[in-house]
Amino acid sequence: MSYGTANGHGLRARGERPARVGGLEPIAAPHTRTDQVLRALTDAIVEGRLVPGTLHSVASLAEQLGVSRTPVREALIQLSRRGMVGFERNRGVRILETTIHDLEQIFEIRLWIEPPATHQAVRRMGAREVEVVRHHFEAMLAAARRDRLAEMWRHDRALHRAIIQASGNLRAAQYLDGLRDLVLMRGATTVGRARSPLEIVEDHRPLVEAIEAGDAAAAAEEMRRHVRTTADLVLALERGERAGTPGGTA
Amino acid sequence: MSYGTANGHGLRARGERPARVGGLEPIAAPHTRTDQVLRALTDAIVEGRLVPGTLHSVASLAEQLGVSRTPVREALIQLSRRGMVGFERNRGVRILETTIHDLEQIFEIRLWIEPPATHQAVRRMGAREVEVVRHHFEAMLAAARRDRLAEMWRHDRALHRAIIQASGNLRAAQYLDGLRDLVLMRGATTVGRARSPLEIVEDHRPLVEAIEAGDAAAAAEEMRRHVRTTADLVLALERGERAGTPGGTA
DNA sequence: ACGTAGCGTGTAGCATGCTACTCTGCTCTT
DNA sequence: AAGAGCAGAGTAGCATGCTACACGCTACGT
Repeated sequence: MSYGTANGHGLRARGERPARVGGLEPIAAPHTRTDQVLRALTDAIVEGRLVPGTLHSVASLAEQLGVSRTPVREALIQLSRRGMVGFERNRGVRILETTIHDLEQIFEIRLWIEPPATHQAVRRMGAREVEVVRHHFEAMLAAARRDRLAEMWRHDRALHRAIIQASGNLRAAQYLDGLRDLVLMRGATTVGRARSPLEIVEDHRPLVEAIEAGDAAAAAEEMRRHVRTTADLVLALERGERAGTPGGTA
Repeated sequence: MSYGTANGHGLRARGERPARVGGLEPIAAPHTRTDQVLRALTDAIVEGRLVPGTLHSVASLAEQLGVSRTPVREALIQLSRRGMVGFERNRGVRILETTIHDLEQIFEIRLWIEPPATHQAVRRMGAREVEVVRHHFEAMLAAARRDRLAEMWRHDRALHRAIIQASGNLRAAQYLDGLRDLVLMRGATTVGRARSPLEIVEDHRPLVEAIEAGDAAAAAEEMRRHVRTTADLVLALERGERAGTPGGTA
């Protein structure tokens, strides 16, 4: 049992070259096991399959994922950096709960970054980028109509990411992506129940239209309004729902 | 400096983990090997002892630090996330050079966040926080006069951090800290030579005075001006100096 | 002389061994 | 009966073993 013991669980073997012959593809994504585990764990946490507050061991997570402890630990370290999990020495890894205080800070940062980033993005966007934004908006709409919440959130994230990415600041886009994960981690399900999905989608419409019109100032303002609306909604909901929680710290 | 584990941010477990009995601190810093290595490597890179563009092996770094490969690799993964190093499969770990493009993005983000954060900070500041800002300003001045560059930069960072922290958004403060590392990694020495240290310090004066006056709007504007000035200075310098260097990001 | 195939060296990535520590629950003492 | 001591299980953290791959160098073929 040297190497292939736990390999049959869908994770790709180590150095697979896609070997494109005629084309000019440099190399496919060098997806390491750590990357795959990071993705799997992030999804599991965001989707609530790993419940906040619960304690797990690296070994058990590794077994469930069908890999050894090392890549799991390496992925968990990154999640720990992002504040999604916390190591407890000799005890395990705890899935952390995003506190109200965290949500406030996160939305504050989004309010600071996203409007000016949107302003710049609109000025730089070509027809192709605008088309991508519209596509995700329509996809959100379709998903909401069919009550496919997860799909809706996926396109929501993609839409926001497309806008920020168009600003040319990839670093900001990546950071905001992480922040959105933290919000979804706590807010996705509750928000989906409090407001109709269609209302959520429609809140994006003025933003998308301003972008299509090429009106940078208006788009920035609509982004500001949209983020603020979302923040108010999520925060009001969370504050109301967790009334009896020991929240003396926050 | 950049922080170590997940202990710094406001995320907290759901159950009453802190378990405070008397008035005693829960426990001192866990101080893992990985944290120490992270700190050592960060310092080495920022101070230029690990030269950008050079290739190293995890094993050699581990040997120099006197620890095994594991904590070194785990620390490097975090640095990789921050864009300071890059893994090259079966080749080694490359110390990445902060490209001009990176600097542009970083300063752009600082321009987006720091002015509004300053605005909010001024409104929340008490006499004590204002005093801290003034203290770091005076310390910067004294250090500049004695040509103690490293000390000056330390207080520069502390000053900025104190302001942002006063906004109440610790998460933003932490993120900006990381961004400043990346700038220092490339710009510290060059800037110190191009402009007189005193000029650098004096550029903070209107900001500090606006803060002391409690004028949030003016402080925000001065912060914006200051960051922009710094950005222009660093970028102009770097663009001029490194004309034919092979940039090596990603 | 020039291109190329093949080997050797060194590496990241992954798996696994090992240790000190924490927590739980039981037993023994008072 | 109640509390203290103790042992057993389980864990993160760290160290180390192992494998497939990338790259440089050499030697061979043309």
